[in-house]
Amino acid sequence: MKSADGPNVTATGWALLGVLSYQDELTGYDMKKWTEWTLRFFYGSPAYSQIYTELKKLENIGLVSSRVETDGGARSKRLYRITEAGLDALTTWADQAPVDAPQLKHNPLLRVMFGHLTNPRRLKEIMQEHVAYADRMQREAALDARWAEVEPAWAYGRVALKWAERYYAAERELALDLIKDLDEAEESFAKATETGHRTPSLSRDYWYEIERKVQAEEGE
Amino acid sequence: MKSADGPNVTATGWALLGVLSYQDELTGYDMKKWTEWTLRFFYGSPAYSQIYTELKKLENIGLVSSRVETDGGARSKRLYRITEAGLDALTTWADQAPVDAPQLKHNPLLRVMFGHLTNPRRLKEIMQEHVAYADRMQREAALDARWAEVEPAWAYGRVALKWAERYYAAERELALDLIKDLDEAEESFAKATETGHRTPSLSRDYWYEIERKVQAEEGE
DNA sequence: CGTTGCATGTAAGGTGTTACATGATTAC
DNA sequence: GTAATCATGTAACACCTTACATGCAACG
Repeated sequence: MKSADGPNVTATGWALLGVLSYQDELTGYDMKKWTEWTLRFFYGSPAYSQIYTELKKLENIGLVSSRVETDGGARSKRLYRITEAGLDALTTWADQAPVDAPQLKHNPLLRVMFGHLTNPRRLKEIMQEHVAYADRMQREAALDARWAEVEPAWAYGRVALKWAERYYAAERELALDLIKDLDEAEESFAKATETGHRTPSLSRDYWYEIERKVQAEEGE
Repeated sequence: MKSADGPNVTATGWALLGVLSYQDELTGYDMKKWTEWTLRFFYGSPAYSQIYTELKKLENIGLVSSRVETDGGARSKRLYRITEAGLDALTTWADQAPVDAPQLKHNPLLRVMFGHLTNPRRLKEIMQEHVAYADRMQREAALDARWAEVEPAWAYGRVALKWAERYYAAERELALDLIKDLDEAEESFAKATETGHRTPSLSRDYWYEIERKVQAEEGE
């Protein structure tokens, strides 16, 4: 089973192998830096502790090898290198692994979803904070995309970083559009509650009825 | 400490409380359905098992209460209701919880990042698949946004779903732009490797040097 | 009368985080 | 000399998922 499915490696594991595929010896510390310059924009940057654990696991299954360098002085570090088996597995993964759907956990949007529990001013504040975040990320991605241009062999990294740059620009615009929609929502919600129109039952039956209606319309 | 920080509730916990804040009795099963109609687009939908576990936890700390209904026949279900303490905690959260940055795990982009390990055709295939995914999500979010219009009190949910609709539209465009960039990247990368230009060292020193350069330029 | 939907839960495991602990080296 | 960076690791735990187990009800 193992050779057919490929070894059991996590996404983070593949990412680390990917870094090492640029053929060099690197410490866990270096790889953390690398993820902070690149992956962080679209995949997050794993904690040091996870990187070290992951590297050990990869070494156990033979996808990487390591040696300890005692750098003249007393400070020692462990340098990792991808093995042939590692490069094989990685190439197979890059080519054949199924495309997993992106996973998103968007806290600001969660707050909007439950906007009826706070006041519109606060909600806009939350979204403004998100706009600032998107701004910052866009600038940082742009900066990193620029240094990726220095080296032709980093072409794919540059493409990913340019995507990130645009992604955060879009995130910003989306947030601004949402802020505009908020006024309307407030009005609609206020009217709904003030006119004695009870907060609607979220009961199963009620939902299903609406769903049926919408799908019937859809069917036309 | 507890009353100052608010009870220890996970994001999923708050989401469930949020659902119940619409004041009704709901089963865990119902709440799962609800998350699939809404949260799934920007926060994912938790597994049944997690919902049931979470509800038990919420009941233990007194934020929800439950009763078992033996529906005439033998089939029994547990109906949950938010308590006053729950509504208090939830309102405080909605108002005062810090805005967490969105978390993204974008598998297709990870694949692009390591595009040098596969061929450009396959990479485009992967991105096309992602375009199809974004299309599907957009359509589904649009549909759900429409049924949210039926009920004025769902105004905030509608805003969130409209955001999702636009988000997946943007995701699609971003992917198409990326596919265009891929040709250029391929060329650049091919040239870099074929002209004997060795895959660059990713060594610490090399990176840092470039970073310094870029930041120096930036400083101007 | 069989499939789909309703409804709940346990067990096990994986993935990841934070906090803690340690100590050398480099830059200002 | 002191702050930041380099460098590695352990322990604890939070969160979440899959797989499994169960059984009634409704629809065709």
